[in-house]
Amino acid sequence: MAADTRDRIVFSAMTLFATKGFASTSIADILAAANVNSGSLYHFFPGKQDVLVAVLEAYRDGIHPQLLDPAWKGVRDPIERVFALLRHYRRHLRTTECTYGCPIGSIALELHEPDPAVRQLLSANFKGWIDAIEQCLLDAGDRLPADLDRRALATLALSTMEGGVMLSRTDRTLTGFDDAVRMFRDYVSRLEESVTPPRRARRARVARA
Amino acid sequence: MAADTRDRIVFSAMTLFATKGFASTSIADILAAANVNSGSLYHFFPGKQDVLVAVLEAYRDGIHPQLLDPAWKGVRDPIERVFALLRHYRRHLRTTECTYGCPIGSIALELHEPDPAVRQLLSANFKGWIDAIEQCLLDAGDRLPADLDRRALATLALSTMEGGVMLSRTDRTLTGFDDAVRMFRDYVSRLEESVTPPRRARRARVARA
DNA sequence: CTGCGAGTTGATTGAACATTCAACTCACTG
DNA sequence: CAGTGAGTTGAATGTTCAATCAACTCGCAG
Repeated sequence: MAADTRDRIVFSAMTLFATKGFASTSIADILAAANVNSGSLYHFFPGKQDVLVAVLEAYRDGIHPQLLDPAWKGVRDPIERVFALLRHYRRHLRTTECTYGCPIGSIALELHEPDPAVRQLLSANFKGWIDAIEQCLLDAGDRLPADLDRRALATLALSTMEGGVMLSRTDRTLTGFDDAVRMFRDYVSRLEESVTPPRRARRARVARA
Repeated sequence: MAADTRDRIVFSAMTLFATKGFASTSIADILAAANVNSGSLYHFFPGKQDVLVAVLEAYRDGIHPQLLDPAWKGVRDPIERVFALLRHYRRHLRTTECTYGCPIGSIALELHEPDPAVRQLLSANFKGWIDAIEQCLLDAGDRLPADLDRRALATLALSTMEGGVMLSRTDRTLTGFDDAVRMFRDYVSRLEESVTPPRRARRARVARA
């Protein structure tokens, strides 16, 4: 029962924080969702903040099984994996009517003076994401220019996603997300083409009006 | 005194919401900052939410005098204006130790179930930003490919900024923002070069490792 | 079978907070 | 100068919420 209770708390908090945000989620909400009494929660966690820490640790440690493996199912091409991941977020937006986007991003902007532990974990989560995409871009080898800063490109991928999610959640339309991703894809295509001189078009051009 | 009091409330709330977020700013905070009593605030605003509405209206109506005019001071070139605006946000990050980024973005991600008036105003604020950048890109005329979707590129500019701000605020470092913007700039350079066949390099290349 | 303690229960506490309100000020009008 | 009402005052109200705590359960070690 012990580990089970703790897990239920973390899982419920994960869902609630993603849905309602951290501040707007009350301990009572978590208790109800996890079917737990307040004393049990405070047996495992000194306070609400520490629940958040556990949630962020779970995201950080679960990036492969929870995020990347599903997003990359059946996709082997390293560059396609970048866009498969973006498609994964698009699916989330679509199935939640543009309500639920990136839980880490929401929390990152919601907390204005986060305590160090929380900030570091947010940082670690972003780092994990960027690391994974950077690895894809490194795996793409000479399909991309040799002198390309692949970590910076991975950072732009994250920005594209987070910015697109922000826009789409606000407009309740996918167009903001789609526009941003389409242009990012055009950029990557151009990078690819710049290394393979354009014999014919290597891939259907996507980003034009 | 009447309009003055209202303005002081809106101005104080604007600062506080940007600094501490909406939920974490109490009415008492606003009252203290504006030097006003609660009754006065509730004389002008039915509730806290309506203060937020007034703040978002102020941002929307102030985009030119408050944001674009300062950012574009001395910059006439339409494409350079895009990057001048991004530099403006960078300056904000730098002067606040990567604490204060884009107030609209913070609020947009903080509120998970915003009431319609608030959501529409957030949308209008993003739209104003994208409109302004789209106009720059239209003003760039044939320096960019004729078939380029300039609104989509403006959307990517916004995403780059918002995503970069999110990263930099989290890491308390400018590198995330800088990396994202540097790659975006490389993309725009390549778009320019694709229309002017590369006689020599038109502008010093920037984005390589 | 005893005793320990990890885990659980849920009522209680106290603080923070948005909002209300009745009384007050005072510039302006008729 | 009496009357009106927009604007102001700040104490009071009621609610929400994180956190506490003393009492309880129960598996297990000795």
